[in-house]
Amino acid sequence: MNDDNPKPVRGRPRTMNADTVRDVAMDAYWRTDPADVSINAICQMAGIAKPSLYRAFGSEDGLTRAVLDSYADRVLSVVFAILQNGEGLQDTLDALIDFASADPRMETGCLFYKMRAGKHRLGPETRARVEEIDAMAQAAYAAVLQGARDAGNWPGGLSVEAGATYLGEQIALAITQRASGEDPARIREMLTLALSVFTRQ
Amino acid sequence: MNDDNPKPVRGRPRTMNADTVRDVAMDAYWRTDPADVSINAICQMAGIAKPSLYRAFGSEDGLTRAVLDSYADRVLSVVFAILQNGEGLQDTLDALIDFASADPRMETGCLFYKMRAGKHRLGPETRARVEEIDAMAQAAYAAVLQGARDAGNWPGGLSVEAGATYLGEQIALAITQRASGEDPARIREMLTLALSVFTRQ
DNA sequence: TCATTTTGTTACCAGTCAGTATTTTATACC
DNA sequence: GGTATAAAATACTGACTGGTAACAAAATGA
Repeated sequence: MNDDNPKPVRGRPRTMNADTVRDVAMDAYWRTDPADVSINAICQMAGIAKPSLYRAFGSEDGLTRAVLDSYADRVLSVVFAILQNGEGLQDTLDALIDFASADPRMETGCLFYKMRAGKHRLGPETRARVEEIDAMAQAAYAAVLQGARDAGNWPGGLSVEAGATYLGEQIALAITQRASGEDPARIREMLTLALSVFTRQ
Repeated sequence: MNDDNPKPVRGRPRTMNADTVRDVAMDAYWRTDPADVSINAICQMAGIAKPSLYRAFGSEDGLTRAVLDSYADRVLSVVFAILQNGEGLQDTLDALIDFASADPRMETGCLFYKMRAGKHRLGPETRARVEEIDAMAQAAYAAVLQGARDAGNWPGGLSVEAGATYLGEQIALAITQRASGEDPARIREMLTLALSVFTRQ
């Protein structure tokens, strides 16, 4: 993705690494909340001047959008992999429970859910990307549940779509509770309870 | 609570009604989000000058605290009444489901949950009150579940405390979804599903 | 009439925000 | 050397934030 074989061009050589700045921003957004981290603070943390950031990302929306793209590549892909590679419903749900309630990456919550919760504060590009990812996740959850339904184990009177929304929101709730410092063991207990509705005999 | 028999005192008579200003602020906070409503905007909406507001409430923290107190009196009391007056577990859960998924007062969400979600942005007084109310709610939920447990219908292997947290968070999730424009019928479906774990035979 | 008290009004404070114009610096090309 | 080019650094803009000082207005009490 990055040209790390920089054939020399005219002009002052660049000292700022956009990927590094993006990662600094992601870390700050992720640890606290995107709404609580200013461009000024990111520049200070990254040791760069503001115009350099604006040259690389164009606007705050451009930065948050780049951060979200990278976050999707590096973190959300794990969830999509679980959904696509799980062996059966119970196995998939167990993997999701493990990830949400125990994975150290979710210790300070999920940056995507934080962005989604404050969606109205985001710029248009980032907001559109949030909605796109949300739709992808809903589809992935629905695919898993449709598979279970086809296999014959499905609670009566529940639509796959509603089940997918329910599943996604329960995961979001569990991870958001991680961010607020709730005891992981209790989070696991509650998430297991919430998802038991899919597998009661 | 208010002295509406104002025996004349010295000084210029007051034209500002603090209760009205508080209600204007509550409405604005409730419709959108406390973090998105500035003191300046409230003054403009209420048609008063900033020093008048500060004379009445002392600080932004004082105002949000007064708003939360009033909200607890006028709205949260409904939930506590449901919890205290419900006839049996299923009846109580049904009433909670009705309130969360259909009551028009929750159409733009719950101000308390909005404050709790942005707790770190609140002043110390308001934050303390949020935590106090949260503890009261947890206790009220636990009392209902303890009653059901004493009556003999209780799912195996679940502590009352964890059940109470689960119940509270499911209500919060449902109401937060109301604020984000989710279809009330689907919210009801999902909340019913989530709370069915308490009453499966 | 005149001082006292309490309110409302105006204009301001310092700080922060996202974003940018301007200048300085470091390189490549000739 | 000199020139073109692109990046970095500094300093700024205008808007907004919570909060307040200074003053004007409206009442009471003497």
